Amino acid sequence: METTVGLRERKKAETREAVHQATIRLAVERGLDHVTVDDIVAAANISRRTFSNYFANKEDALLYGEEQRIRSLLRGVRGRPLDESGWQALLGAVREMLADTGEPDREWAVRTSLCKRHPSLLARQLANHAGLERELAQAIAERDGEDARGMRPRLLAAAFLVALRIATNVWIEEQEARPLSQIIEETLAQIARPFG
Amino acid sequence: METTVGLRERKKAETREAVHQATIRLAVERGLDHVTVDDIVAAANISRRTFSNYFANKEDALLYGEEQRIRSLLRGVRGRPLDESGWQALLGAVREMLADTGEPDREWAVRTSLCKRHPSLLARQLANHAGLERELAQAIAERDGEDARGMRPRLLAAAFLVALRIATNVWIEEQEARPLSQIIEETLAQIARPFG
DNA sequence: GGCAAACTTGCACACTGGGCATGTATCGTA
DNA sequence: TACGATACATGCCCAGTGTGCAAGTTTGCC
Repeated sequence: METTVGLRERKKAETREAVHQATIRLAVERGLDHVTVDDIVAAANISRRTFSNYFANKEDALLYGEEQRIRSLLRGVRGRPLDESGWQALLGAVREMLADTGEPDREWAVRTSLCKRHPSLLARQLANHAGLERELAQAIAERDGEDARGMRPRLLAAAFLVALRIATNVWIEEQEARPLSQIIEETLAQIARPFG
Repeated sequence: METTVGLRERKKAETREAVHQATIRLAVERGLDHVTVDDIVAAANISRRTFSNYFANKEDALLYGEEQRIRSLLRGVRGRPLDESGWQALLGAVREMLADTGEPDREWAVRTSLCKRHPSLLARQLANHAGLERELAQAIAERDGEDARGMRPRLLAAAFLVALRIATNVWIEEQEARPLSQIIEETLAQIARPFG
């Protein structure tokens, strides 16, 4: 998938990943607010100053994986056949993603659980979602030939993300008893149906 | 509405409001990240330490009004006649609120605009919404006689808030040309209708 | 008036984010 | 392969932040 990329780029990616992993590990062990940036850099063998070159703060370091997942989903939507409507493309992209990566890793569940306990994490995660929502609305508007500033594309994008978010929460609360893909299908079906 | 309350309580409320207003004023003047807590406490005539007794940080101070509005909406929903369904109660509460306070003040528009520019504000605002969402889901579940941990009450609450949030954004982007209440009715109608 | 509880304030301290200067690894090119 | 340019890591520094603690001060209540 990736063309051969320079050593410099690879090292950066490795460092970023190492910092991310170290942050998760420490946060799981002690809870994020008993982890300082100094702890993280010690675990990842970099200087505190370097940490700042990669992430603005520890929340970002922890949620880096989430950010990757978000970018991936967005790429998926953009890459769907152009004859699909906006909503179809959203459904297609999420199904494709679940099929590709199989059931999501426990790490994801762990990250999401951490978010529920820690307000500052939840906040940042939702902000990431908001960014995604805007991009999705844009993509949908292009597909359906509408104005991206209109309300319909935005409502579609937002409703879609709501369904994903709630499905994830349910999945985690059920201790991952059912496959996530099944729960997602349910929430997506529910939200696409009229209520009142 | 309020029973006579002690001097102490009144003073606290005044101080909190003063800090809140000072924060908004300064943030509008220079942008929130060119405002320090020291600036705020100077403007509000309190010590830096006291600031922390009221708010955890300047974002919270700025969004205090939003928090009030949220609590008010939640009270509204809880206070709706018990024969209304969850969704009806949501609609009723928001209409009641708009009718009571009339068209929302410019201050609200200003706050919301600030959020769009400043990521840390957006994050905190969305976290507040998440809190409200949980409570709304709870209230809906009670009305409709369902499990609060099931997906339907949550989807209703989330979809409702999505409609409000997007309506607000549209309203602001249109420079408040149309009444907010009208835009809200539109987004609520849209999201309650099937799509795909 | 006077005591207790609640609140404010100043101080101290660990932690954070980021600008700047300097050393070091990598890259592109001749 | 050598070398200049560039990107990156690091250390130092400093303003800003959040919070526990130990006073002082105001308010509530008898």
